[in-house]
Amino acid sequence: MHRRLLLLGLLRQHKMHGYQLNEFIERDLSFCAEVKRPTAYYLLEKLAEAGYITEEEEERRGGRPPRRIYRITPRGEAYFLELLRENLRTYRRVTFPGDMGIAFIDALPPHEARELLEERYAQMREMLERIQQISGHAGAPRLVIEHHITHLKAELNWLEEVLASLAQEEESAGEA
Amino acid sequence: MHRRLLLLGLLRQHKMHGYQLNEFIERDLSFCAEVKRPTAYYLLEKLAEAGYITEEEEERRGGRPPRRIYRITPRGEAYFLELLRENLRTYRRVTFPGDMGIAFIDALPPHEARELLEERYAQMREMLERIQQISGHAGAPRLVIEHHITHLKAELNWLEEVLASLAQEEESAGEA
DNA sequence: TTTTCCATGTAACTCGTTACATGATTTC
DNA sequence: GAAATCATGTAACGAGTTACATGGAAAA
Repeated sequence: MHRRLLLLGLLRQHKMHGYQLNEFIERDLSFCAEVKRPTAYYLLEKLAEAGYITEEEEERRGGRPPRRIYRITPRGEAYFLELLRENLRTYRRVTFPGDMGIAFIDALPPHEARELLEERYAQMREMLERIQQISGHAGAPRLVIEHHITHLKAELNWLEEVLASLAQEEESAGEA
Repeated sequence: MHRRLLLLGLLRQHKMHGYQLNEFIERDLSFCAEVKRPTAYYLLEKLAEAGYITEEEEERRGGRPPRRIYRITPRGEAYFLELLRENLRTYRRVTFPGDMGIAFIDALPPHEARELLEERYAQMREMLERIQQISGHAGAPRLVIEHHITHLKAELNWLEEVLASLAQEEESAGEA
C-alpha cells in the first residue's frame, strides 16, 4: 500500500506520466522508496482502473509511444487521505536480514567476523554520507532524510559496540 | 538467503524436525525472524534436495505423520559458513514503509497528524518493552536483542522530534 | 556511428504467504 | 464431548522483480 500512497501523493502535486514519475522516484527518492519501473506502470494501471486517477494520452512527434498523463481524481484524493491516515497510524516492524549473521557470529573466529563486519561498517558509513549529501536537495522530504540519518547513526553505534566486543574476544584469545 | 542461514544455523546446533524448528522460531525468534511454517517446510525440502541436510523419518505411534528429522551435512556446514560470511559482509539497506506517510504529512492538519503518529508512537513503545523483556530469555541471541533495542530507541527519538515539530506548527497556527 | 534518452509494455519467474486438508491423541 | 496439540503437506494467490521487446530521436 505504501507504493500506492507514494504514487498518489506525487500525482496529487503534479500530473505526470509514468516515465516521469519513475524518474523522479529513482532520482530523488531512491534512498527511501523502492518502486521499480514495471511496478509503477502496473500500479498506475490499477489505480486508473479503480478510478483514483485518470489516464490521458498525449501524442508525441516521431514514432514514440504516446505519453499517458495521469491526474488524481477526487475519489483518488479521498483514497490518498485514507492511505495516509492508515500509514501514519500504524507502526510496521522492521526485520534486519543482517541479524541472522549476527545470531550465528560465534561460528566464526572473532578476527574473521571482525573483518567481515568491518566491510559492512564501511558500506554503512558510505550510505550515511550519501544521505547526508541529499539534505539540501529539493524533492526529497526533509523529515524522511533525518529519519534515515538517525537510523544509520544508531546502526553504526550498535555495530561499533559489536566490533569492540569482538576485539575484546580476540585479545583474550590471544592471551590464552 | 537469510532464512536458509537461519535454518542451517539452528540445525547446526541440534537435529530437529520441521514442527520443532518452526516452534522455536515462533517462540524465541519471532522478534527478529520472519519465517512462516509453510516456508520453513519448503526450504527444508530444498535444502535436503541440495544435500545440505539429511532427512530421516521417525515413525510415530498413532496415526500421526512421521517426524522428519533433519541433520546438517558437511556440505551443509560449508554452505552455512558461506552464507554466514556473505551475510556478515554486506549491509542491506532498510526501507521504512512508514516514511511514505511522513513524506506527505503536510496533507493533513498538524493536530490530526499528531494524533495519528501518537498511536504509532504507542505501538513502538510497546514493542520496545516487549523486546526488553526477552533479554533474559534463553535461545534469543543477545546481540540481536540489543540491536533491536538500539534501533527502537532511535526510532522513538526521531518520532519524538517529529511530534514536537508538529506541536509547534499547531501552536503557530493557533496564534494566527 | 554508436550510445544514450525517451516511453511504453509484456512474460516469466521468485519468493513468500494464506488458506485448506488430514487425523489421531491428549487435555479440559 | 470439545478443543488444543502434534505433525505434516498442498494449492492458490499476491506482490514485486528481472529480463525481454520496440523504435525513433538526440547526443557523443
